[in-house]
Amino acid sequence: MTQLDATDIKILNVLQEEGRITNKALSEKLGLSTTPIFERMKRLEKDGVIAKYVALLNHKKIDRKLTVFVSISLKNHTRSYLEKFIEEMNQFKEVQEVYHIAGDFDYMLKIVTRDIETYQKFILANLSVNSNIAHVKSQFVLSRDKYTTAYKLDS
Amino acid sequence: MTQLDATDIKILNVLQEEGRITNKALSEKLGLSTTPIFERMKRLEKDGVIAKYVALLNHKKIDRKLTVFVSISLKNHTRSYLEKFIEEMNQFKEVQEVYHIAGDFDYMLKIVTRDIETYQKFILANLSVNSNIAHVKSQFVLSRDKYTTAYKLDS
DNA sequence: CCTGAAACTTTGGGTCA
DNA sequence: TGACCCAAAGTTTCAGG
Repeated sequence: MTQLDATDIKILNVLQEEGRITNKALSEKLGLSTTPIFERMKRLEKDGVIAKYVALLNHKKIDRKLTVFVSISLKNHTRSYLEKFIEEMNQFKEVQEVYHIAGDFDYMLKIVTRDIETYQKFILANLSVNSNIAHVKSQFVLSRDKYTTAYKLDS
Repeated sequence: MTQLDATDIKILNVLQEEGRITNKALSEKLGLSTTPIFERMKRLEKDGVIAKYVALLNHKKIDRKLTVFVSISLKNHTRSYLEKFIEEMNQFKEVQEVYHIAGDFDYMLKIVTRDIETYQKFILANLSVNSNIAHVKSQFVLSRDKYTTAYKLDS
């Protein structure tokens, strides 16, 4: 693992909140010239510490009003079946996140759709036909009260 | 709600995957000149369709190896108690997401920490002392098999 | 959509400890 | 040697026409 120094950490904390900040503005914020910031950013990208830059959209303004957490238990847990399940989930754009979890269920999915009808159609067309799924439990989101993608790092 | 046309949707789909793409590169990708792309991006930002731009980090490279989904039920559900709970959760940097959910539990939290010891300390210091929490159920993440922040939009 | 001045990015060379 | 600063060359931005 790359060792991160205090300046790296400051850069990462800023970029996690302002992903399109200019090198110049970031440099001024940290009291350095553009060169070291530029080189550090490139290094952090190259080393994979920064995985990617993205725009986060307001889901309400693009007609994606429903989020559901779906817990799933599988019948067959052999490796190839797990891999097959994951591969399948990766193809569905409605499934934004997939976690293998310890406990009663095997997987937890985060599914986002336009509304409840679209959600039901999606489940019927894509999960209900999967013969390896034993159990499905849907937890509907009433409101999202906190959301951040940032890991606040301290030096 | 702002009405989005096919070009807006293409712009949003690209920016959700390449948040730092230059206006010029984006314009070339969509076969338009920089001016209309520039104006549309500014409009989408101003209207709040684009909420923000962020850098996503590789959690394994910054020593955040444990993710836990925590389901919580509260004792008192009056509005002011719910608001107090949310306000409290918003102060914890380890709590990245908070969802009010329908069903057995009231809230689901996504908590990210360095490791299991740090997690336990966090729970003991911050949740166990909350006298309004009735029940806590932790679901530990073994692996994250899909993760995207993008809503793939179709025209 | 085109244009160009202003702003930003990127690189090479040089300084300091 | 490593981390930084400066300045010039190369790109991009963004307002006017």
